[in-house]
Amino acid sequence: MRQNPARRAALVDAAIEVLAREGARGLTFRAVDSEAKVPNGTASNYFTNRDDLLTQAGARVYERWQPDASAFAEVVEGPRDRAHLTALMREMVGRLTDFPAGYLALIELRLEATRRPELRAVLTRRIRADLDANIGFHLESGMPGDATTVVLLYMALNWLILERLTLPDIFPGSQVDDLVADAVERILTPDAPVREA
Amino acid sequence: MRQNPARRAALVDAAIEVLAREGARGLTFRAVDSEAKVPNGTASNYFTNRDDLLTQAGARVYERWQPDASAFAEVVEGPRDRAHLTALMREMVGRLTDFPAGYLALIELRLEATRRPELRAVLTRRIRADLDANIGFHLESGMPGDATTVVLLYMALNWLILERLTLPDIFPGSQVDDLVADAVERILTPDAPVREA
DNA sequence: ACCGTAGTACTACATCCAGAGTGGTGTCAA
DNA sequence: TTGACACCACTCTGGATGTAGTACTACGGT
Repeated sequence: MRQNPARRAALVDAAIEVLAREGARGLTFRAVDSEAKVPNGTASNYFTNRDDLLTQAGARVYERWQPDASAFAEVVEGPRDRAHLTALMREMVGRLTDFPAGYLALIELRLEATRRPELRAVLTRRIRADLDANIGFHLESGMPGDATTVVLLYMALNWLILERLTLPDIFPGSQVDDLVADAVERILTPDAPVREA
Repeated sequence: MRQNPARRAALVDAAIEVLAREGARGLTFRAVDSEAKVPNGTASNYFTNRDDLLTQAGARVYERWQPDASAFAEVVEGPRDRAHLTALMREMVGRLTDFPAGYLALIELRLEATRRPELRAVLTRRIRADLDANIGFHLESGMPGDATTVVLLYMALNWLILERLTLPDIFPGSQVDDLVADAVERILTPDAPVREA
């Protein structure tokens, strides 16, 4: 088992690309080798089996999605109103969409999880934790909306991203910002402070 | 090219199962043969190539999702209020979820569409038409809500189904009906919403 | 400065398996 | 009898795996 961390990271990133491009079934050691531009047989030396590679790839996608400092500051410092929430959601949709290979790889992993209980357990824990963190942070920060708001936004916007990445012509790109605004506006309605008489 | 329609249909249905279970990459003629319990080489005689099989499988899923007569009558005859819309949406979510192989196969096809422009075109047309039909029918029938309502419900509920089918422990099954009700309640704004900039 | 060692990069091989396509034969019904 | 189909068998091909073996590099000890 080789240890070189730079090479290992390169292989994991390559695995994400392969997952997105070739599908879960196409994720072979050889394909990862080619993608990472290292000689055949290298990935075999770094990962004990496919499951190992799959779970590490999934974890890496989340790492690479961490908001950077400026985006994080915007959340903490911005006002607690609907318009700002819309802006945040747009930022999030943009951030996820801007790493399409990562998003598609995660969808592939979901489908693969259908067949591999262990992977399913790992993914479930990861995604549930992420969702709970979002809910917790949302409530704590005093943003408008309750836990249900966060869950419904999670559902709607995730599908929006999936739609954009797989069948981009269903919703034209120009419509995305409006859809996010609509989603926030409506899903927030019961708690919304606004509506003047 | 063999013509026997019963056999052809059996092969297409088998292809859906294979797609869901093994993924797009696992959809081989041989795998379809095994799934349909016919001798090796049979699928080769019925489909010219994989694309042929893929597109036919996609079309077949939609056929099998057509609401039956009783469900359709319920839509036409029921009242035009929020509670009834909730019931309809629950019925729809249940109907799609009850054919998990079909749903997962469509997701596989979406991912495969990423790689095959022709398949992408076919799927886009099909799904866009379906969505437009839903919108048209919704408006025509006098249901509460506008086109945006339909689109947002489409997004949120689709993700809900995907979540249930791939990582069922994220949302417990007992919560699904509540989530649908929440989605309808919030997305269906009672009054005309005020769009923010 | 020299050498030995450890870790890694790279190559090459032996093996294995699954899929494709197709030719040929058997079967049934019009 | 003929034609369409079911079934079986065979070959060819490609890709994947894992590992043995060699080469390279860095580093520590003397």
